[in-house]
Amino acid sequence: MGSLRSKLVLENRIHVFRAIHKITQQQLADATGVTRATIVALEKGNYNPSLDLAFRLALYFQVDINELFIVKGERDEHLHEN
Amino acid sequence: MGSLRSKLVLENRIHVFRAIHKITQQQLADATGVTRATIVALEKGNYNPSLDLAFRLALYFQVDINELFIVKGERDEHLHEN
DNA sequence: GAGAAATGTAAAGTATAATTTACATTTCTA
DNA sequence: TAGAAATGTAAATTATACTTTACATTTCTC
Repeated sequence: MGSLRSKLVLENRIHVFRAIHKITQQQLADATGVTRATIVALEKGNYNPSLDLAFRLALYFQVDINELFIVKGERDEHLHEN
Repeated sequence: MGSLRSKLVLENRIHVFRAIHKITQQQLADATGVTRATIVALEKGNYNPSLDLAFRLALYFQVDINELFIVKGERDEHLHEN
């Protein structure tokens, strides 16, 4: 444990900021150049966007990327700790 | 222009921090759970890692993700500005 | 409460990040 | 300067982010 070799648990506050900005999923999708399905998947969590998209979302909301995406910890694999 | 709909131009300082830490590509790859080919590609630039990997690299070097990856601007597409 | 707008879900397809392998070139060290 | 370690490149494969489409459900607004 404590290694950075496996995926992190990432949380995001896209839903929160979208509520603050009072825009729809579709509007956010259009503004950041993705489809609504991508926004839905992101808000549902547990998925790992490209760095590029993460920055575009942060730029859109005019927040630091660390405010939008938060590292919650490592996903402990428990098993097969090679 | 000025839209966030297309990919950003991202620069990274992985090579710099790897030099500071005096580790090899292979060691960085092992520490962050990717292959050396991925590190090579990243250092060569022009490629867009997952947010997860970007955070793992930043955590490894103990720097903010914004110190490791810098948004240089938008990739102006010029053509077909739909 | 009816219609519309917004959101949730899901499956199949496309684009590309990341892997694997192999070998060639450069840089370190004895 | 010979051998080893580190780096560069490239091609084929695998994993997964992201798209596209379609439809179902929920939440607004008249």
